[in-house]
Amino acid sequence: MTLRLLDTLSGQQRELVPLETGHVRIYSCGPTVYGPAHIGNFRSFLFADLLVRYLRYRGLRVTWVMNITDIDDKIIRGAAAQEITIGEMAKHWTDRFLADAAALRMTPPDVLPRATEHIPEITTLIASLLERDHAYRTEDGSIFFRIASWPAYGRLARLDPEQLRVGERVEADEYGKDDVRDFALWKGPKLGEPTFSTLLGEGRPGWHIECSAMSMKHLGPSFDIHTGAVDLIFPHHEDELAQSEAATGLPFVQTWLHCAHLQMAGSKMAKSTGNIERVGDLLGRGISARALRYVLIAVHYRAPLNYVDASLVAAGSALERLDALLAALAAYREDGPDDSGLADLIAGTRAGFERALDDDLKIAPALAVLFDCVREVNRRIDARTLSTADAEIVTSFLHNLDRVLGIGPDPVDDGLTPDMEALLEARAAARTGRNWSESDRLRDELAQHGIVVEDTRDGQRWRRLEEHHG
RNA sequence: GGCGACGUACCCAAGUGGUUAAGGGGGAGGUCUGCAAAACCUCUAUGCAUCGGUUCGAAUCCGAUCGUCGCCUCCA
Repeated sequence: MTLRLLDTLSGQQRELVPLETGHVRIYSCGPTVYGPAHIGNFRSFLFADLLVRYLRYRGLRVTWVMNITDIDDKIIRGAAAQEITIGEMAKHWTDRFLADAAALRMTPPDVLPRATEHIPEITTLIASLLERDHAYRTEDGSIFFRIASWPAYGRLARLDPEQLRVGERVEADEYGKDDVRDFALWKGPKLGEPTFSTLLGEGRPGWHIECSAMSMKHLGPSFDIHTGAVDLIFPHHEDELAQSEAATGLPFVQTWLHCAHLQMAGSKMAKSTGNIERVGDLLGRGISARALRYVLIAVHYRAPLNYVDASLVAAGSALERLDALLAALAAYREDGPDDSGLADLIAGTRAGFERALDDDLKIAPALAVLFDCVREVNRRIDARTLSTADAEIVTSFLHNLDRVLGIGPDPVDDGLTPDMEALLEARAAARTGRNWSESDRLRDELAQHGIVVEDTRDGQRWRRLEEHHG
């Protein structure tokens, strides 16, 4: 196991050595459930998914925690506007998020903690910050982190705290903060806002503190990997890092991973600008979820991903290439001897695939190796050098790689209706009788039902045609 | 203004000092096929934003210029 990852904090690639032998603990910043996540959000979740899948493929135990932020300003405002509770609003969009995630084959995280279910952990953490004088109360019952008490502040984002531009987006002091750069750990009660009665008094948690409290609750005070998109580096992760280490005195995270943004029409996809494409909308337009997943994971996580509609079509075609190979292997029958070169081909492909992903999850060379293997196997199918047993070996090898990628065809795809089975049988019979016009007619009819029929040396072969276009 | 990422073919995208610049998509031609489809074969960047420099050798290192994007307390 020699996975190397580029850590945001050190700026260096570092080898993953789990704090607990054989067990990798990962925390990913998840969605704030005030509306539907867009495909840019899912890029950051799916890059974490790829990491988790790869570690498990490599035989490591992984505990993956992804938070659900179910209380914040936007949820409160949105719920008020719709005259529902924040709980109802959060439930609705959490369900939607989980449905989209499942469609995109995101591995279900082991824990999906909610902020509102961790108020005791949050307040205990804040209390210890108060105790250590890293935090202070203001008159309205709010509690702020004192940046001046933490010299390392700004290291993650490589920002000089002195240089933060006051006035542009740093609000002038409305709560009586000691320093305008100090951030809220706890927000005092306000009319019309939900509050919790706690050992700190009335109020609700700030944004950053929930991730510190929930990650440490479920993974311990020090864990291996923390993921998110680059826009979370500052202030969210900077604040998390400061308050966590200030509270425990222990190193918080071994490796910070941040993915670049997905761009559309030349700029960052963001809910605030409306420059967005949602998973549900795309699937509703008939886009294949597999193709969308492929598009979202096929570019290295630290490179900007430029989303264009054409990339879905290209991804769909690439997937059909894989599907066609698997269908050919499933139908392949040859009594000859085993292919003497197959073991080397598989070993070389596996080695290349792992070498690429070990290097900071370089997905592009991994896919290149996979498609090289696809071409080579197709050659051997054409040349009939594989045995029937070889075909099964290749199939299970490809399925094994797909544990990492998650782009293979749906396993239970044999739901042929009796009508379709009858059409296939009729066509096979027509071909046996060399009745070409009838067999061509049946091929067209099957195509209209989304079933592609191909004639091969191994007989008539069929597979489903997925919709990849909008 | 500060910090950072990036610019490779028609599109997406690897490669970061040394054989013919991966892979996917698209396009052209061919083989196979009753016809198709799929598959396979051949072709599709003497050149990597531009200009200089270092070097025996540069897409890769250095400098400058042009352009794109992001962060600098809403953010995946």
